[in-house]
Amino acid sequence: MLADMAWNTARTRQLLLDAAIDEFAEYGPEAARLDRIAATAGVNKERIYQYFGNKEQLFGAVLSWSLERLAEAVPLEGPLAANLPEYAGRVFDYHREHPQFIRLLYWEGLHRGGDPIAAREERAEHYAAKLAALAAAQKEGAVPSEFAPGELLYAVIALAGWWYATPPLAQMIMGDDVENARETLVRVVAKLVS
Amino acid sequence: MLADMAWNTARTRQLLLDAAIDEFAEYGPEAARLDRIAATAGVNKERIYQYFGNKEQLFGAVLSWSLERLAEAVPLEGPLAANLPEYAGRVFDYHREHPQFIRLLYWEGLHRGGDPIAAREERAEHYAAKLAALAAAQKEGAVPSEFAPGELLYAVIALAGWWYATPPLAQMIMGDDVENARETLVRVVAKLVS
DNA sequence: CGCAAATCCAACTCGTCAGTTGGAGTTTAT
DNA sequence: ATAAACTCCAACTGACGAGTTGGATTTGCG
Repeated sequence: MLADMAWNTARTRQLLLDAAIDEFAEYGPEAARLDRIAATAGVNKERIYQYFGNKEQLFGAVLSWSLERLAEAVPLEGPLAANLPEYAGRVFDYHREHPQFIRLLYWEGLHRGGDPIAAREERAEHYAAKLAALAAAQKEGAVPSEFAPGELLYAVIALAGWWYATPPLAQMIMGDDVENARETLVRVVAKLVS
Repeated sequence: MLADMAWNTARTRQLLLDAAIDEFAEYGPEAARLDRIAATAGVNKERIYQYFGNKEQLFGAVLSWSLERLAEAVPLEGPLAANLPEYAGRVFDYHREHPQFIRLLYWEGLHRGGDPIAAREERAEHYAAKLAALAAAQKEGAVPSEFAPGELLYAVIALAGWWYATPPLAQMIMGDDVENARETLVRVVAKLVS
């Protein structure tokens, strides 16, 4: 034990949240086990209920925290919006480095029920900002106006995430070369804004 | 009761399978309830174990049956391959009419564990056939060769399915107009093969 | 100090659900 | 027509996991 030097409730809370992110991303809201989360965090299960309420609320906290992170992870502002293919590539890279977040996004999409949407406001803001940046880039002529900003963003997100959503099928079609998948993604988006 | 005229085990089996498809598509492999499946089918729960073994095997049967259906649902042969945008639209329509199947596909993708892939062989064949059809269309010059067949199919499947995978996010970006989503999909794919 | 408030945790409760069982009804074959 | 084999189902069992509790330990404050 050796003196954990005073209580550190914020740290304990964060340990639980981090463990919960991995657990929920891996197993989904139903198969996630609170005992396992507590064990991973090195904390007693009962702490979860003190800090987060119950399993569903913990999942809600995980979603809010993670999906907001995901939305703000790869910026798309000002000059960056002019290079949409590279943006798509960076989104893909982010998923590769942090596969938890895209998986949580899909879990949320599949798991209809309970809360309507987690962190609706914040996420809506992030996406609205991206859409605005794209619209501005189009106004400047840096990006063609053939597709509306929402249509472009939709395509980029769908294409960048799919590889991690259904790995078996994706690899059945594309092979298992991740680098190649990334390059393809960039080329496809480049075609859309050509 | 009125004479169910002899046993009809095939029918009972099919009732269970149909109910299981809906249940698993809706709730996923973990939250699906065998009691509910049996009740929906109007059959005793014990039948599931006679016909399918256990929950995991039932899920496997549901996946094999459904995903093979999904793969063969929208044909892409011969002359059809020349019109890839319309193919994408038909895939989208299929998902709209039978949302169970795309959801099962995503459940399978997220639920790593247990069996590697359900109905690997059959599905691989279906996709190989689609890829071959695309390659042929390219050889004839009906489809440009800028992207490899696998790259095109990847893009189409990802774009057509995403709307149903994460409805909240998709609608956050695109609005909730399904017809518009379909049109956009067709236009995007058209751009890819232009 | 010393006392109240907050933090921690081992062990418990309790509902739910996958999987089982025993027996009753149904069919087919001889 | 009767026995063997198959189909059905209500009720049971046992495990697992979400949520709780009671008490031990720590901290902060007068």
